[in-house]
Amino acid sequence: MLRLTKKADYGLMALKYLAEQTGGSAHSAKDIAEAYHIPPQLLAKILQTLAKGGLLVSHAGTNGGYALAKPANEITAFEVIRTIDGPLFITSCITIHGACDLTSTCTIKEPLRKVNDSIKDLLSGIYIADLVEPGDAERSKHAVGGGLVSIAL
Amino acid sequence: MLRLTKKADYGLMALKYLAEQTGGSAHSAKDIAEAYHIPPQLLAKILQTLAKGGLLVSHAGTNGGYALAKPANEITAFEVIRTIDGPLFITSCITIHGACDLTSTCTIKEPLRKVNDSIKDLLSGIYIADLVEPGDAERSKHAVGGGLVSIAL
DNA sequence: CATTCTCCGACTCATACGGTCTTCTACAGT
DNA sequence: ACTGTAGAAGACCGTATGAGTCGGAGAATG
Ligand code: SF4
Ligand code: SF4
Repeated sequence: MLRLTKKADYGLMALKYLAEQTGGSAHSAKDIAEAYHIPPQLLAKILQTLAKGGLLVSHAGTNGGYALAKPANEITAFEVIRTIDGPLFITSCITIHGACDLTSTCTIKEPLRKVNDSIKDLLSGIYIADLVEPGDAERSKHAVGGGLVSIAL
Repeated sequence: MLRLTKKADYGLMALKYLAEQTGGSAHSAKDIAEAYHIPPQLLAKILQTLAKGGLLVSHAGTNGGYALAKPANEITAFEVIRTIDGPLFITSCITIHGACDLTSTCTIKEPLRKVNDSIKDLLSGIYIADLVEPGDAERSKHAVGGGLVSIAL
């Protein structure tokens, strides 16, 4: 349940890698793939998707590669996941309204929507910058509601 | 992303239905299926799983059916989902340690585990009883941390 | 005892994720 | 301008697993 795809997983790793390399210059997909031992071609595809989504900037040719399009502390995990896996959410009815033919009779639609929003807020409070340093507090100032996500049905 | 299976979805609906019927007597899978227009056989299977997981008690034979094994305010959404969809979580590495062969090189494992726990706590704070009445506060006393889930990497 | 009702486990089908391959385009340095 | 490198883009396949279906076992009633 609630499994997030491996593509998104790899995507986050790549983002983190790029965030660590403050050198500024671009890093090739191959480099990142080798650093973490993930299938190079697959990661290339993921990076393409991220570039198309505006989270990365690509630079072709010799010494080319990818670089972050925005500072690491302005990219949320939610953006990354949504860009890679698409905007689909925990229930079929939330994004595509006609997906579930029970929308009329269903009674748990609204509560689940709340849960959905809570998770979304949770992910939106996590930034790439939070991943690079395993340090604790301080950065959480970004987090929604001061790092607390309320769940009230 | 983060899609929760339709089975779990249906399962929650069925649980809610049973919670509403305070009559105490058992209700057949067919009845519930007809009430919500979901495939009867599929729902039967879901209820079987829930019964096996100890959330429901089944009663075969004429006038048989299913009933809640515990009071509605003691069954969490998390239990339901875990029972139906299995204990799998957002990343492959959390439950089955050998699932991802990058566990050694992966650097985002720990942060994601935190996220995972947060979602788990979030779901654990939701009870079946919370679904039947669309009312607001008061029941949230059950919720973990007073309805607030903290996310701190 | 027989019939009817319901649960139960095993089974099939479809989707889509994970991963790979091939081709084309763009840039850097010579 | 030429060449080698690296990215972009699309098609392609195998498999995992989700969604849905089927026939049989078992229990209660009469
Ligand atoms: S059953 Fe209800 S909550 Fe689930 S997808 Fe359909 S309308 Fe949404
Ligand atoms: S080890 Fe890292 S890459 Fe592998 S499943 Fe866990 S978080 Fe994802």
